[in-house]
Amino acid sequence: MVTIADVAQKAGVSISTVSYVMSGKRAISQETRDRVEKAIDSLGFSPHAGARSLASRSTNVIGLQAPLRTGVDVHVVMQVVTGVVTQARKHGYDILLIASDDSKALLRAAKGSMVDALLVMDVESDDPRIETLSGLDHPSVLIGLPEGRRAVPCVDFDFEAAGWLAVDRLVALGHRRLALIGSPPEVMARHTAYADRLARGFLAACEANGVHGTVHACPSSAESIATVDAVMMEDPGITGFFVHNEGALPHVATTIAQRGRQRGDEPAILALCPDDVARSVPGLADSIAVPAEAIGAAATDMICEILASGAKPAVRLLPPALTGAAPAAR
Amino acid sequence: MVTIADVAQKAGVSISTVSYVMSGKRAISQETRDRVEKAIDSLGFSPHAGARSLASRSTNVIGLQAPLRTGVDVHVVMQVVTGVVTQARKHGYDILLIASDDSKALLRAAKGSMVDALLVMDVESDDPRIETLSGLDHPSVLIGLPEGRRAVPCVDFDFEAAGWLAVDRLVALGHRRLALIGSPPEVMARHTAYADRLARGFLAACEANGVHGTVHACPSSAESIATVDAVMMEDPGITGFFVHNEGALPHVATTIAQRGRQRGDEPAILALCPDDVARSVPGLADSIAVPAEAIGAAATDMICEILASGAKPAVRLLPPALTGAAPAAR
DNA sequence: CTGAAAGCGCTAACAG
DNA sequence: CTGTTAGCGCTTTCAG
Repeated sequence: MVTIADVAQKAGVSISTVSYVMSGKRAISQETRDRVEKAIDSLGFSPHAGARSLASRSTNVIGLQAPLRTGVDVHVVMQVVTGVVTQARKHGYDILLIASDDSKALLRAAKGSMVDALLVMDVESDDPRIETLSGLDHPSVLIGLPEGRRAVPCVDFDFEAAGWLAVDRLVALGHRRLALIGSPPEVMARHTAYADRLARGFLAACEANGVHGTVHACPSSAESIATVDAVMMEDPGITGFFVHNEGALPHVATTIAQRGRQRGDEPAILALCPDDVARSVPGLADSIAVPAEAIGAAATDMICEILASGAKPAVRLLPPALTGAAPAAR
Repeated sequence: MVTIADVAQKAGVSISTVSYVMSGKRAISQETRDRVEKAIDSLGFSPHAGARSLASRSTNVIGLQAPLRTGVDVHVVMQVVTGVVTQARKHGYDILLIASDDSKALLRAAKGSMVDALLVMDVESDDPRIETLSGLDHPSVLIGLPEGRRAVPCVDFDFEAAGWLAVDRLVALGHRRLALIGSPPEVMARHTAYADRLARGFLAACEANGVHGTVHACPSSAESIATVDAVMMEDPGITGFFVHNEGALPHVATTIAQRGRQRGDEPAILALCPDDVARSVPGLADSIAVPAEAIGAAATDMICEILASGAKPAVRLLPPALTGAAPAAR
């Protein structure tokens, strides 16, 4: 292994000079800088991360607790993670993946000085990890927006506003009875924050618009078909559908279109999902995009800012927007 | 921050004793062990990862290079990653996520002593990273099976055998003209190792069985419908379909069934995908499971074994098996 | 503008 | 069975 001492020797300078060349924390004459840099890459030197973190008391690693179980919207999770990792590298940070979804795993990473900060996904409305996080001296950011006291900064998509936007859109298209086909029952039951907020926005907007609206949990498998059938049977007047369930989307879209054809009306389907997912479903007129990668990037920016400048905790919600989905083939 | 010295003082022992209590690397009397352990958790001590890695020259971290872009089979990637992370924790390792898919990112992690070993996913048949890896003094395992010299140990699903199994099954069901509806064109073009091997096994098995077989790239979006239509138009005699494309699966299954109904025969669809994905598609009779999580776990076991005992590089392929998919709802 | 040297917190000889 | 101590490779005062 090549160490900073090797570099110093080769460049004919002291160890500290090499260190300062790398960190830029003090002025170095162009001449020595050149010599040191040449030595560094002729030797292929890269500083030992552990030694660095021991001496500097910072790791340049961010811990990311991501829900890797299937059942959640896989594409969304992937894209958020991608956003996080990509943006983190831009800020000079690496990502330690934390898979178990409990407080203990967070504590382990923080107290073992494995990370400088924590990013936590898949937050529930009343999440026990929030207390853990606020007791830590590592900064953290939630990807999600829980209820209650804002002890920890949050970044998320504005699901509540998305509910409003969807209703406004469906109403503008002339629909007066709407249904939100939402997350799987497990997700609803856990009161995952986004599901709660979406439903709240949707229902409030229905009321404000004076239209009828109902919210339905929906399995993300093929069983979703039965759910939609049941909804359409029970209230045949429903013609406006707002679907927030990635796994069910293709089945649901097909079913709704088919049933609509059978009874001779033209139901509208508005989906809430990443753009590329929407594009892959045939027959979707338009959708509201979940900017998953942007969410990950924004959360990362926030935590890096806190790390860099001790910025104040805050809440940041990315606004929803309608997207005309490209016409699916055929 | 609480250090090992604090623990030693509180327990009335030397710091090396504390260290040895934690590592178990030398005999400790029950009495002192108890005292030390009590001190450790009354103080809430956890050793500083960086200090540890500096002194011990090992990080207890494994770098995982995963393809986070969408387009690959998202569920499969997720499950492999889950398998890796979960199994790694069992062996006492954490996972550093490496998102950029080049050699440079691998070098950075290895040469910066951020990881003890590397796990690399999404391997191409002739992958430049292999040379990088074999030049490193960190051990590594590929999740995937490239062609050629086996310079680096590999773990993968036996896609070639899966090709054979699928053909045998479809032939046993009485089909004589088969089509493999495979990965998206980009994946095929890149010669992603698994796509190549699956096609090879499929075609060889067709020949051995004396049946007709063709291989088709297929977009994973709704455009897949057009692909299937084209295949069925061109050769109306094809009744056996083997589908290896998670994104396209629901559309393809629907289309094939529908076209079959139109022309009055009963095409068979055999899917190659994770079990839960198969179960979520209505009308799939049976499938071959891609044991994604097991692959991740197996790769992790292998790298940990190499790390622990300097075991020899090897190739390990998980065998395919038919699964009767649970009857989808409705 | 540059060097010398004191740690950072831990592991692993070495010495009893 | 336990303690002492010399580093591990780097950052950062302190001193020129």
